Amino acid sequence: MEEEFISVYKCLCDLTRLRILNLLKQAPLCVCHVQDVLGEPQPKVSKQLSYLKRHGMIESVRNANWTIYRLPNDPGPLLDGNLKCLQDFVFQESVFQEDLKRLDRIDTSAACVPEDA
Amino acid sequence: MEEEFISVYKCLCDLTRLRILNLLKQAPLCVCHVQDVLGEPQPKVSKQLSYLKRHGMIESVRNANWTIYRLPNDPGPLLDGNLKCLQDFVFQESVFQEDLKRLDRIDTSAACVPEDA
DNA sequence: TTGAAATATTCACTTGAGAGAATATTCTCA
DNA sequence: TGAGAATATTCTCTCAAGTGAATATTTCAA
Repeated sequence: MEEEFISVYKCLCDLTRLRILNLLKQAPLCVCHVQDVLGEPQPKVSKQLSYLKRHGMIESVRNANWTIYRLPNDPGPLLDGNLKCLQDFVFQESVFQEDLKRLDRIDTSAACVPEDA
Repeated sequence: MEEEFISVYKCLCDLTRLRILNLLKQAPLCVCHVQDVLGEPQPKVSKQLSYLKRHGMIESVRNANWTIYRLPNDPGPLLDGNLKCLQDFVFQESVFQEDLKRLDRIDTSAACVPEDA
């Protein structure tokens, strides 16, 4: 059981992963949108999404050609608590704010955007 | 600046370091007491204390033969927030509770215990 | 000044994981 | 079925960092 929170903190010590979590806190997203917002190469984004999923921080659903990633509907208290903590202290940083601005400009009518939140 | 919180999370993803922080949250401690409570080899404890210090998570003061480590008097909001988060979700785990019990049994009249908290 | 206690550092080894480039897989639709 | 889009994986390289064992350093006290 000790491994669980170690695992959570490992997920939080990479900037790319933090940026991803910041985005997914807003809405479920497909890989290409995450990629667009972050401006990072596709394999890099995909690998970090895999990493987060492998450690139980996010979930994924295949939607036709796209894979939609999202925060779990019921995140455990540890993940939930840490996300709130991030919200308060970390996600205020400009990197994350800039990401959110770019996220707003994304075409949400694109085919890959899931109907249900 | 992004490096700062990455650094904090890196400090939190090792069990030994978490155990140390849990102890230092109670009181400043010398290396030998930390070592006694954790039951880990001295070089391992010393190295993780160095790691935490190097990353600004803790401070140290030399007191005669001993080095006293403690949380900073004024931890930044990030560290402070995370310590509270740890308190709520992580430090409840039995590993940490057992550590606290062992800490209580430590001879606080030993020479290495600093006068001022 | 020499020994012993407390702490710190070094060494050799191993592993996890990040990066970029290339390639593989999956899925849809013409 | 075959092309193309979206995503995933593999490969190679590099580096941070964990471990145990050994050793060095610092400090006090006799």
